[in-house]
Amino acid sequence: MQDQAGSGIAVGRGPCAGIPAEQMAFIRQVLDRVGDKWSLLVIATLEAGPLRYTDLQRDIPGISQRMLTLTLRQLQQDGLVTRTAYAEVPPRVEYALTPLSRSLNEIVKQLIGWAADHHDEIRQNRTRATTSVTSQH
Amino acid sequence: MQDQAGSGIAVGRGPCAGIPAEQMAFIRQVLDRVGDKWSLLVIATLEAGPLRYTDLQRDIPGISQRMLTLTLRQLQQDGLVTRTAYAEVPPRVEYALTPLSRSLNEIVKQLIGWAADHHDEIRQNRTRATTSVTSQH
DNA sequence: CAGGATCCGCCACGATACTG
DNA sequence: CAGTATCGTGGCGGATCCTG
Repeated sequence: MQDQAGSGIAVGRGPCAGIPAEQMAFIRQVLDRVGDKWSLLVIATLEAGPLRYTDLQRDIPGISQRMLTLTLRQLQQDGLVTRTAYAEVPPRVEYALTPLSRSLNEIVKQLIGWAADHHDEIRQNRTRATTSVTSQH
Repeated sequence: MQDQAGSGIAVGRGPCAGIPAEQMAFIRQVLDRVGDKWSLLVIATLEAGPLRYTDLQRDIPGISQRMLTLTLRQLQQDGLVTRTAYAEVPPRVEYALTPLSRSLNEIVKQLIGWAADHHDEIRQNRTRATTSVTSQH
């Protein structure tokens, strides 16, 4: 792995160097979940305990039925939430976290923490000039 | 804050309970950055050292000029990369990480690590039934 | 109560052509 | 070399109506 100083063409300097591009696709999927609008919010809402469909919709302001359903199915599919249906009238369905989603949530909370910590710093950066020019004549 | 047992309407159980919704918007921005297609990849690529525009385009397979430019401007705007232009012919511009982006990258690498760790687990979940039904008559 | 089905606007992203 | 400008597209997400 010591191709540092010009043995030839350093074909891939990037992080894609050793990654088999099969795993890359998976990384992307995870990142997409993290980036999408509701997944993390649903997980965070379920952190305190299991909830029913309607409760989730009430506790997550602004989510539509469509998005709640879609998000839950995704999470369920990945094993990030469990869906338990009770055969009653009226019907009752409860969603709950899994150990997997709890471990994910821990990481994400660090990310949230980072965001909170550097909130002001970033806002300041946005009002500042960011390009430095090295004049040379 | 002990509204647990029905003093009235538990207006917000969710994580949006105490968060002033101003900060919520900011959290979302950070999450969007993390979720978008190229930001993290650019940062990861710059981790080993400063790079020029063309180098980035070569080291990040599949990125278009448009997206590279846009991503760099976003990151630059937030203070996650620095842009240094050298007044030479031919022109030379170098992008580099900042302490801020390095700290972000540390968190993100944990996320990548999580993805790698639970890769198989999730793939298995996707082939399994996820809904449990509690029959009751 | 817990969703399914459908229509539609928006915007992230890609491809291409052009410029200082 | 390091971008900008413009056009076209897919799919994410919102709103609304309907069902078991």
